[in-house]
Amino acid sequence: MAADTAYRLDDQIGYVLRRVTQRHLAIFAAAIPEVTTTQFAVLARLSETGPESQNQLGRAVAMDAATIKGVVDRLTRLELVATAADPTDRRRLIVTLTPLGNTLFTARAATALQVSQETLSPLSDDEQRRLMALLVRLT
Amino acid sequence: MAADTAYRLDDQIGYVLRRVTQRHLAIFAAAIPEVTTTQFAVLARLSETGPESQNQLGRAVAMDAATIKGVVDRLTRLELVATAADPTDRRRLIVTLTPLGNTLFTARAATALQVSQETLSPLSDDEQRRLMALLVRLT
DNA sequence: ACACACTCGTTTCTGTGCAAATGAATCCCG
DNA sequence: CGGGATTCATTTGCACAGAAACGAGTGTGT
Repeated sequence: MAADTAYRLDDQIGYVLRRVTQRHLAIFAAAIPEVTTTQFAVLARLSETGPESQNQLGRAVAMDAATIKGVVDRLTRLELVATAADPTDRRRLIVTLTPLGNTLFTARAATALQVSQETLSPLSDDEQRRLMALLVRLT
Repeated sequence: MAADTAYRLDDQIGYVLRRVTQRHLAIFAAAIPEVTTTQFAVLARLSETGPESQNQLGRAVAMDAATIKGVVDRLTRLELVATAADPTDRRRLIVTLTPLGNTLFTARAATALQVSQETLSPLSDDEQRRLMALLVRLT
């Protein structure tokens, strides 16, 4: 068959995405050992939007109900977030940033930006912008 | 503080990577329900290079020893690969594609290429090439 | 007022993914 | 040839990530 239709693993978008993600996770873990990327995303979102119900929060950070529950549980154990019942809707569990969580996020936000920068550092500023613009369209 | 240094989750490369990966995984799972992306990567590599020791194979698909073991275990259970002791090095476990595994990979390779295409479909051919070229440099 | 649909949170199951520790086997250097 | 350094596979522990099923609560239409 034609060589240009052969399946070459190294050329597949999924495989490349996985490897880039691995590198990014390693950079993040080295710079911010207190929490994972996923946990930090939750802290960031709570900081942006304020308290939210658990499921709402999950949708706001692209995690399904089962995943966000685990993340919130671990953040609760770390005392970075707290949960409380919603008085107006007894199904809802409101998730709030604790003072400790707020302090950690504030203290680490600049480092987190540097992590993003380091991940992108093999590219020029212009290339970084182009990459991000292309990637966002694949969302 | 300067607004251009604010931490916006949606602008972070790690978050965008995660969401693009989610979309890709969903497309793959719908098209090729028999195996996961990770498992398919192992089949592809074995098909490219022939039998390899478990750890060698892991390095060839960017999985650490613990991860490749789990993937090989599940592929073995599915009878898509088989393992055998290396006669020349008793530490080694040689992993081989079974006839069933080879048949599955051959039958699904074209579909897998379509999955990559569909993931990239929001972009023009030219943009797709540029994105891949940029991403590979972040590996 | 009542039934039905929907949402919310939870649990279980399967499958990655990495760190660290372990024991067995092999390699290499002096 | 002997012993320390490496490599190999395994195990354990933790952290996502989605699918499916569930009970409890809420909302809607008639």
